[in-house]
Amino acid sequence: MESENKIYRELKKRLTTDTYNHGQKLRAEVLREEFGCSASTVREILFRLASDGLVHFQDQRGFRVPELSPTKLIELTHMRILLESEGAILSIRQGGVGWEASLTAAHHKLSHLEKRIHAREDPTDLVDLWFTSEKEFHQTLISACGSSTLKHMHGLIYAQFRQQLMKADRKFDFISNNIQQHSDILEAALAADEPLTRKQVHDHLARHLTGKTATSASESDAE
Amino acid sequence: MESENKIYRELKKRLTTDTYNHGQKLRAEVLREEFGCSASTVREILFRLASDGLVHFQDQRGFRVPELSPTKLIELTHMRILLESEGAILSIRQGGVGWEASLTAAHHKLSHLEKRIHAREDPTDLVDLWFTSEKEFHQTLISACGSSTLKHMHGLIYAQFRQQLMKADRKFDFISNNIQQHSDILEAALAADEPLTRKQVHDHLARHLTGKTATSASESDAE
DNA sequence: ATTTTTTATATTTTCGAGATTTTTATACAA
DNA sequence: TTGTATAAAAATCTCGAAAATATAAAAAAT
Repeated sequence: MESENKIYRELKKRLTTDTYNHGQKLRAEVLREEFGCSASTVREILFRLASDGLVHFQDQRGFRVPELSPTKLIELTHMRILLESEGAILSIRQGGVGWEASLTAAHHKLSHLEKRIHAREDPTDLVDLWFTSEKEFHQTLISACGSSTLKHMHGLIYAQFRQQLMKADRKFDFISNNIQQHSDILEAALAADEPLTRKQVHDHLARHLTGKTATSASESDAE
Repeated sequence: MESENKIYRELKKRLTTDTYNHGQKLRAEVLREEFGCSASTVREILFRLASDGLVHFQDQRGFRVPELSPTKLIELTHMRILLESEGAILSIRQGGVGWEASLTAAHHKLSHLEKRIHAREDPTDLVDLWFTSEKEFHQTLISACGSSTLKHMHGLIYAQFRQQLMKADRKFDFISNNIQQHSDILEAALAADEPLTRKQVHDHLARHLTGKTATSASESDAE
């Protein structure tokens, strides 16, 4: 079971970065071989990921990576705005200095990285690191909200959001705005300005509410 | 697999009504026998329910009904307020007459039932029906929000909320307030008064935010 | 040439048994 | 009595193979 958790995490990572393609089939037999375990074990893990919304399951037809869906992305963005606003505001009220410090730290790391990426010609090798840092910043933002339920829900939504963007977001043509927006969120949060924090979180995510996100044409359809 | 879904739904129903006790062990062997399938099949289903938050899983120690937790109930209530307020407001904006009609209908059913229960000495045989109607009313409230993601999240939260209250809420000493509160929600929603709807949803659920809910002393601990 | 039926192949689903781990019971020592 | 060590019992976990179902390919019919 310890190994089962390892496989779960590895698969989750793959499903939220660009290892697989949207709509790609996930054959138990292939994964079984790759991870060196039985098909039933893989099946168990895939069911768990299906409940997380990261895998699509269909009766007698196995498991697939969910299709790219502009509608779904909008819904997920909406949920992120709702949950992160609420979580941030609760954190402002209850977080204290410790929270402010960790948020500042998370922002510093992210900001530093974003500047490095911005300066580069080809930022490919920094992209994975950026995904980690960006996730950490947003998690820290709501970390002091006092509700593990809210944090768990946000974790589910965030992972699905990332999955939708796993191909598109690797272009980084949006990065200049992002640097400013992350700063704006930090500033509003440290100032304990609740309405402004809400607004900055919204504005940061707003570009995903239009349905016009670059979709990076899905090459291979099936398999 | 059709049968697997049947078992899943049956177990979910049991876990959100008072069939089992909080903290009770769910032995695969027992359920296997009862449902006439293999232990692995039961295991799969229990994992799914664990992802839904309705079953607690621990490595090498099997599955249990989650413990009664006042903290958890408060967090779930908080999430319900957040999601139902948002869902109701979006439904007000986008629902139209069709939604208003179905909400009125759902309320009528619920209201009728609540009055019957209120008039009775022993409402035991109406309790399950009440749970169904109450759930339907709250689902209808957010049904026109336009986001299946929000509705799905609400479904997860609502089920866990019910599970926490599955023993306590069968007493029905709260019913008089409930009748009025459901009416208040309906009225605010039909008037398209967004801030008032938010308030009425909050007030309806507020009694679960105190941590003082009657817990109906857990009789048998282990099993 | 297109559709339908049949056949063959590949994938998914279920199952029960053996290996591993936890839990319970018993014996012994402090 | 309390605590630790050992042994027996019960439960969980993993696995590979058989059964059920879907998909693909080939043959027959329209």
